[in-house]
Amino acid sequence: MNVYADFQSRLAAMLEKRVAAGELLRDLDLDRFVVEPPRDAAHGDLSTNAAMVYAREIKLAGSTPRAFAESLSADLAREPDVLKIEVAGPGFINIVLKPEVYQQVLRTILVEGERYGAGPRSKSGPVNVEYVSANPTGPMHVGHARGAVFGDALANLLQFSGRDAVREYYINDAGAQVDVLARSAFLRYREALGEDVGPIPDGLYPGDYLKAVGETMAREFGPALREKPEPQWLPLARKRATDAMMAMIRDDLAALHIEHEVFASERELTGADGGVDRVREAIEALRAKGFVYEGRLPPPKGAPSDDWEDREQTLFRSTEFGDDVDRPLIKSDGGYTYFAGDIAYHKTKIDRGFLTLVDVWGADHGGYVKRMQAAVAALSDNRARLDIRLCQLVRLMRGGEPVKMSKRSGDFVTLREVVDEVGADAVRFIMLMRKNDAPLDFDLAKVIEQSQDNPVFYVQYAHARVRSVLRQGQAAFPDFDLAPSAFAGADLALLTDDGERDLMRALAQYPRTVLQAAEAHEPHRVAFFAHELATRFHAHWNRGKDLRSLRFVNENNGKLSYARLSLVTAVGLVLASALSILGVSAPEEMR
RNA sequence: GGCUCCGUAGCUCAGUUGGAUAGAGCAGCCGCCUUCUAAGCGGCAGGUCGCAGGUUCGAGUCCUGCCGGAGUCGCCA
Repeated sequence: MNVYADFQSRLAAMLEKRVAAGELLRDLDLDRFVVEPPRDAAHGDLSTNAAMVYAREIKLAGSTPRAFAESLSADLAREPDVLKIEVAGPGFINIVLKPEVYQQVLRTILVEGERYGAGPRSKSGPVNVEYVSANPTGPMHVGHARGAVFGDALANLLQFSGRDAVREYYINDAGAQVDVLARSAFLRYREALGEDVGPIPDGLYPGDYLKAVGETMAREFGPALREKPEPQWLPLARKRATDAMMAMIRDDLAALHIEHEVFASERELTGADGGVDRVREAIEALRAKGFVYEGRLPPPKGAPSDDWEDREQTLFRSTEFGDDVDRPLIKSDGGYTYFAGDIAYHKTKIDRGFLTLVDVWGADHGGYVKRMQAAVAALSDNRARLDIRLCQLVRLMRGGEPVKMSKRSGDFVTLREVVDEVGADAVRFIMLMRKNDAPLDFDLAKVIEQSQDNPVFYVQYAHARVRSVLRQGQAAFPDFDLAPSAFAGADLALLTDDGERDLMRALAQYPRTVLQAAEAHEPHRVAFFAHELATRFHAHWNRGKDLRSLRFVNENNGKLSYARLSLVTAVGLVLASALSILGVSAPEEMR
């Protein structure tokens, strides 16, 4: 039940009738107006700009927005659930609803439970959400966490809003750096065989996490590989090292409650190990459409680069789709560029039937957005839409001081360390409280603080407080059935206090918030909603300190207590629902 | 130099896809605990929404140009 969407369609019907009656132009775009909660509660429960957005059409029909608003209000006033209506300013229509509407909202929440606000199954088809996609060359560090949490919450949000969402991870296991990884693992293999390898040379990965790979290889091969030439052991070491790294990364992600359904290997797409060369197929598909050619690029402008070599190469005509220059697909050594592999990967998404694609990248990849969108447009003949969400950097702090992250390898802070220290809930919620394209300070000291400075705690506490109140209510009235569905018999008309109304208004906005957050691909809106609802709940709870009569549980008034406990239950259900979209737990108590 | 993102209270950030008098939290000041967990709540004060134009009934939001910051700029991923 979405009050705003409900009135939106009723108004649309009224406008259509006027069009049919010849009062307005024929092809009126009925999506242009909105019905929204006014910023100022004094303006009522609903507000619409319908009379103003069609000002031009209204003028043509010989009226004014204000007069048109008056006339629309007359129609709206006849709606059974409208209590009061008035035209304000240049033509806003403000609607005050009968209390029964909010009582109905409450009943809906109690019946639907955590499904309240969830969208009906969408007809827009499945969404593909690709996120994390970190190189399999070591453990995840905190920088990866933001995109990981963002992508995961976005997928949750899309699913809640009715889309099918598939979570994918693209494994960058084809480039030179995985060869470096393999050599690093081979060194650890020799070490595991008892050889003194000394300090790890520059250019190899020094992390201890490769020791286990070396030991596994020593057990598997014994000394057999040691004297072989590199071309013989490299593929073996690469396979074992990348497999081990992916297992480690999946473990790190699991600690954040993140699980992908599809892992796509770049190396597999290139056909390097004998499979079909999907990259070549993708390039040929683009060539067939006329978007691939052999040509030369102008040298980069600005800072002159020493190693610029003018040469003819295979180029994708991304400028056709708004990119600045065309982009190379084949490197000078004959291998595919990263971009070429990514094109092939995105082609598999399109081939699998996805027309809505979301990629979550670090902000340092911002320069690749246009070419990737160009490739998706070219591959799908403009049918697929690729939204790329860039996540800004995370600055790790402790008590206001930046945590030093030396470039010296092995000295970075791993994701696992942070999760072990502050917990998955804190990491997830903080990362989601900020818009993804704004930088974020993550303070290790603050996020475990139990105070209102810490939004994780604040929101979880609101939920715990709900549960506590319900326990108190049960203690005071042992006969009460506090199962959500049992509240059908509660007399909700008893909920007349401003604070209670305020809470119900907030609850009524949840479906709208979720819908908008899903459409905008902005899970942080759900986090802000949860925080806002928590604020209202804490505020109302506190009024019960001054005025005993406002407390949820009144020992000498069972009917009233029961009605209020139904409201408390609804608040708890919606908080739990929002938290579950964010992937954060809703605790029973905070101790 | 090109492109992308950002610029809102002293600080950290929201801002309902163009709506009404721009909102929270922190920090500051003033109040509220014989408690449904004060791990909280209320109040006061705080603003040329970077600057200048433009679009229209209406701009923090859209367009153009500047200023300032971050990222990025063929063969890294």
